Amino acid sequence: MTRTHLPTTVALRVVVSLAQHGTVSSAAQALHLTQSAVSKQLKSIEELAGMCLFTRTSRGLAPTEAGVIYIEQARLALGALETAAVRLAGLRSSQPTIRLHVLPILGDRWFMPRFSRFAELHPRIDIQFTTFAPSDTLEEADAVFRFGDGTWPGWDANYVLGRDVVLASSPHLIARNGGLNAADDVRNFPVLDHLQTPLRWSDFGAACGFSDFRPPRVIRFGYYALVIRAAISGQGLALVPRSLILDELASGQLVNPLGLGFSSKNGYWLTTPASRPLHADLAILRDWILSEARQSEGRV
Amino acid sequence: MTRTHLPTTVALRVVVSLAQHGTVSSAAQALHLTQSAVSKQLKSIEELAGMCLFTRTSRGLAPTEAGVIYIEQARLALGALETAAVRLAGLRSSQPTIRLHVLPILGDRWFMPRFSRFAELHPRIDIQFTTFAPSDTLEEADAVFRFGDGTWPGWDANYVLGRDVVLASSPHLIARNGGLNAADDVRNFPVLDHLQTPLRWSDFGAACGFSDFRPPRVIRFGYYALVIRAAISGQGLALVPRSLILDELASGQLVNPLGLGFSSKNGYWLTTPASRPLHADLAILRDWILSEARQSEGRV
DNA sequence: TGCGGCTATTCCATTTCGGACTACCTTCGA
DNA sequence: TCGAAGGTAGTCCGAAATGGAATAGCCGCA
Repeated sequence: MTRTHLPTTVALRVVVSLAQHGTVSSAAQALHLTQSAVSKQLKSIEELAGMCLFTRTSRGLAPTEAGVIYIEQARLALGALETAAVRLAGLRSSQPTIRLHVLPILGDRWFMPRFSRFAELHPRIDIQFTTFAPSDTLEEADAVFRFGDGTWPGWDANYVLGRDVVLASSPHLIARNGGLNAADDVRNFPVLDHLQTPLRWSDFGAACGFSDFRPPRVIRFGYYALVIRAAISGQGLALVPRSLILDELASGQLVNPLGLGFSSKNGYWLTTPASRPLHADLAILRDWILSEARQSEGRV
Repeated sequence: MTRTHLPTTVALRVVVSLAQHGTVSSAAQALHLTQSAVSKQLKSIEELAGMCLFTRTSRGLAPTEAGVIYIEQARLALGALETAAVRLAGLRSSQPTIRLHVLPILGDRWFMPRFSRFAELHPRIDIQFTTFAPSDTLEEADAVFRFGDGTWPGWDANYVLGRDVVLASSPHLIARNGGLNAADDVRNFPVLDHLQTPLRWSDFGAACGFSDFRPPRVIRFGYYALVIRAAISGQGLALVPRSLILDELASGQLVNPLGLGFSSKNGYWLTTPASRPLHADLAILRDWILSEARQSEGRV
């Protein structure tokens, strides 16, 4: 008889974060835990599941068939919990809470690190975050980060950042591959692609005037964090919104020697339901976000 | 800024169990916890939610508006975790696991208490239970308990128990209400009804030959466990499958002085997908369940 | 008014959990 | 070929959470 032991909620977050980040260490960082803690959580949930959820590769972890199933359900479970929290926040009429839906990569790499400053500036404003909430509950949110070209019927959209897409590579990869001295050299490099935003490389090729751009190898990933990680470890060239890799560019982990890149039609936007009037606190938050974004992208 | 603290999974089970059972004590019993533990879990999750999820009445707990929302999402979350477990069990081809979906009231009051005996008899047979799994995943189960008349297209159904429906009352209620000396006296009592099986009382009226049966008061509940609990506390007469209240009838907490009742069209069935051949272990389980059920209903 | 049934709280033993540290493996470049 | 880098797993330990027993207290009711 199977003991009806349930996983912990942090184990669920661990599993999801592992899938997104591909290594125990970076998942841990995203969760504000140590590598040790995450490793143990992973072990315990795999024991509970009775099978491996991730295969250990030399570069990190990749979900197994079972892992894919588990991750999917873990997201659903976390989404339900977020939905509950959001709806309760909606009931609390006395102290209005801003319900903000964030996207994984944008939240991890740009928004959350900066948000603590906002929280200090405006300790009175209460914000409820969601990231796993199912898409049919998004209209309950007061503001939603989205990726696209800015047209979402029924929503007012403010451009945040992300249209400034740059080529990024590990310096070692460039050295190993005979250098990157002209745009045309890009053709000799393997490239990293993101399954959900697949047009990046053809857009880039067009911007560079390549008539026919066929990289020697394309490696695809399901999460942008994996693309960035793979770029850092020298697996190929990546195209990434500059604002998401400011730290890596500054530290030299990633470089863009020729300053290649292009201006994308798509970027990250902050959207608010057009039907609802904008609450004063929400306007403050929005303006702060837009101002931070201008700073990150160097638009004065 | 709202701390993104997630509730524990046991807190989720507590909330759901509280809704089903209506008191901390009986929820605790169903969860194999103490009243103290459940009370504390409730407190902690209410603090996390920032509002009361249950109103404390003199007889127990009733969900608030916020509670209803939370309970719904908690079920979804638990359902997702069950789905994950079930699907993983399906992958483990080496050691086949029987995936069995149980109904709350039947599981709590009849199946689970007896199941430990089966587990002793057949320690080799591994069973994975689900109770919250969403209905569109039921076809993944190997066997599903259902309530109805035995016709489910695509499923083979074996009658288990529950068609023997009896009148049940607290002895105090009968004493307080001038006795129950003839079937017709039933008309003087308030009755307890179950929202999901609403025809019980009209069926009963018909079986007793009442031309027009209008109880002075009808109290409705969303869970059968609440009906039984209300009956025990003397809030009204209940119609309950006899096998679900064997203990209470034996102890005198519930009585049926005139032996009233009727044979219902609907009962609990064990169903198996008609498309899949019956695994040997599953046949063992089914036969054991049917034999236990015959014993409970006194059908030799 | 006292009893039964219920919840909340306190105290305490136990367990769990997370962080620091260590061990160890693999890849990669000089 | 070796050392550095980056990764995971395991051990040890202090802190925190948790659950059970016992207790206090509340409410409805005979």
